[in-house]
Amino acid sequence: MSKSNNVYKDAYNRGLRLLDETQSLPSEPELGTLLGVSRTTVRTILARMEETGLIAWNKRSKTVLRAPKPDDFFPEEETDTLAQIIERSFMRRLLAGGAEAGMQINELELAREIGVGTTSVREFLIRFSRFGLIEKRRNSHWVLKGFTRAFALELTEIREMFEIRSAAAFAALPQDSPVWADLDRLEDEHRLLASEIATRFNEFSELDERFHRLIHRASHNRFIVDFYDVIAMIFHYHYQWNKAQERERNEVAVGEHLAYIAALKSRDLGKVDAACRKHLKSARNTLLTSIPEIGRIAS
Amino acid sequence: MSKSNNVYKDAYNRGLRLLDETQSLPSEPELGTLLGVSRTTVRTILARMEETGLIAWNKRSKTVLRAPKPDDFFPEEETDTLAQIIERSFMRRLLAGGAEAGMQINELELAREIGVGTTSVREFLIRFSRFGLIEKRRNSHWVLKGFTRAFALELTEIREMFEIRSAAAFAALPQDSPVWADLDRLEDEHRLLASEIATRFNEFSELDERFHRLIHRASHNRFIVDFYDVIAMIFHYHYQWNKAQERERNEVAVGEHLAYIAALKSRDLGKVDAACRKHLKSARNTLLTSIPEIGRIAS
DNA sequence: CAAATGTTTTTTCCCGATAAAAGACATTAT
DNA sequence: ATAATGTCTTTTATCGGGAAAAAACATTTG
Repeated sequence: MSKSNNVYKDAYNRGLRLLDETQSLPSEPELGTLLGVSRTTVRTILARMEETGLIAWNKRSKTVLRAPKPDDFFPEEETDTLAQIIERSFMRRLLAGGAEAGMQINELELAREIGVGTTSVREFLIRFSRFGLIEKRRNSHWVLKGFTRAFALELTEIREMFEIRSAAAFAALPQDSPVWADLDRLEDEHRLLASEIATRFNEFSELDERFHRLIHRASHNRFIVDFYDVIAMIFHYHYQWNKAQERERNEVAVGEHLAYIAALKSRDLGKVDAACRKHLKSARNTLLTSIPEIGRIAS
Repeated sequence: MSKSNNVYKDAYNRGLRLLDETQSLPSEPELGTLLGVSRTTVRTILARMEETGLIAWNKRSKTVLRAPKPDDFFPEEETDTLAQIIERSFMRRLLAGGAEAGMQINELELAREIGVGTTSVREFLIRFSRFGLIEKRRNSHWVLKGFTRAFALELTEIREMFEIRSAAAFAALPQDSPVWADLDRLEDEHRLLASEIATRFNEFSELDERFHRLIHRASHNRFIVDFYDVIAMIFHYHYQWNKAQERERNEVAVGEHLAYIAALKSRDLGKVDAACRKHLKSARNTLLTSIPEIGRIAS
């Protein structure tokens, strides 16, 4: 079997959406950049589009013959990367209870259960190890360190150090830096979301990530920027399993973001620091309350 | 070929050193913990020791017959992990000039050149990526980011944040914490090294790492502790290729460490902060001067 | 009967092979 | 002559297999 053609399938699906917009497709290299794949894959896509009667393809002319129907698309689950499949599977097991700290992780068993080769599982675990949730015993198994309160505290400690520093760097950026325009755009999106929070509260998570990444990027430090991957990953799954008071939480967070944005725009370092800390504190609390731990002291 | 028996060979060599000390070896499980390998490997080792007439082995009795000779040992290069071999090879290419930023890294070529399978190279690159020196293009090659001045500055920025915080946490540790004894021991080793610096200056690097790791551990934050791996790795190779004024540099550093240790023992946060910053500043300068970059402004 | 040894099973580590995807080179069209 | 298409080559992603090492189970020994 060796390799699934999910890159092709995913690009094909995205390619189908282009058909709605034009009567004829652009050149192969252009399509390649548009879809983020090589020409080889573009040609495979075009070949199938021709086969299913979506386009007439002759050299440079790629005329759209009909609009795509729902069943022209490949099923979503066939467009996932193996890495995504393994990650989801792994996180489900991790969060579906019974995943106590100290538990050992078995590559072979995981691979069999997910139905993939051991190599992919190994690679996943190596990549995943940087999240600080698992640890390798040399020549032996991995050990689960557990999604504990300690983990959340260690994670947020770093996050706070990094973000406070990034926010300060952000505020110190010159007026002509393009980030200010990005910030304006994000502010608009926040206002829009705030006004429709009742129905769109679940879109906050994605906006949240974009906002914080913008700030972290101002640090111009790859380690800080990269660390946001850890945060994003944890919060991503956190949002998935802890839906309690999601609307209220997000509403509060949007408000905090707007205050934070205003502080940044004021370029007053004191205000920035205060707004940033306030938001990070409530983000930390949200995360902490989602981790039930025996004998935990209320904060 | 599939898997080399370097674990066995390395443990065997270490096992040989035990023969000098006693007339009879302990039980198999005990040897296992001692050498950090499983009983299976212990038994393979014992079998060979018996074969080469080093011991007489009968069930529980493992009598030493003779002292090991130099050629009883396996050659050093056969005791390395594949990961170590790849790392060394990779770093050599990286530092042996001609490794400019933006250059692309070819898994297959690397594997062929080192004489290993692609899987091992892939796994190495994934693990190595956390050092911030390479980056993956999805479904494509890795890109070298280069050991640049910017890299060194980003690295040291984080190091300074983390270590200053760790040092403060260290100083705040209760008197009965075992770390104070560890610190005393390290202090003695520093004094000893200082007195024999003329001949033993090259032993500093190892002492340096132990000292800083002890401090970082006081943070009780896995991300801080783990980050020291990045620093250690960079400094390790840095020491290998930049021998200019090594003795002087190390002599200065030992002095700074002693002042730093004294500050920690005083438990005066102001002093700790000052000593820590002073040392980190000179460590940064040492690193920076080793990175020749065109158009660089003298600091 | 607890701890060691003896034996068997399972897992990790690593390679080679293969399809998907990318990339390079050759040819053609505007 | 530039940019596209057509074709061929190389590289990446992934699997299955096999030896090394670990771990589990069974038996013996003090």
